[in-house]
Amino acid sequence: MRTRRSTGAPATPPARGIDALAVRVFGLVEAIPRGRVLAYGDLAKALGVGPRQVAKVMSTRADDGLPWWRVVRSDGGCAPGVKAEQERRLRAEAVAMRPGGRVDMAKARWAVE
DNA sequence: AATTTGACGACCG
DNA sequence: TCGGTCGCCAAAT
Repeated sequence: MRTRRSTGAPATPPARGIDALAVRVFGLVEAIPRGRVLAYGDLAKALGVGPRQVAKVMSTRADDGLPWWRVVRSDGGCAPGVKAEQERRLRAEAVAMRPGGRVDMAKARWAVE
């Protein structure tokens, strides 16, 4: 019985917000050309959500074939935790870098369609 | 139900 | 150029 509550809907639907948003975020991220980058804020603006929501989606990174390293902070900095790996991959794509290990956003930033 | 948190961003000194 | 503060917005405690 359990009263009405687990009648048909799976008890825990994390699918709401992040999940739906994730599809849109990943779609844009996959569209970023090699050698280019986008900021969390760029994606957020394009999707009409807060930059932190985009960051949260990226942190889950459920998609493997996703070029997550092409998403950096607006100041060209990389995310903590994957910073080393990200910088390595960006260099491998000849992304414009500035002294200090930060991406040169003025040159590498991609115009979202 | 209130508070804190977070792969962020814009401002300020 | 660098570091500290405030604002955002939804999810987690």
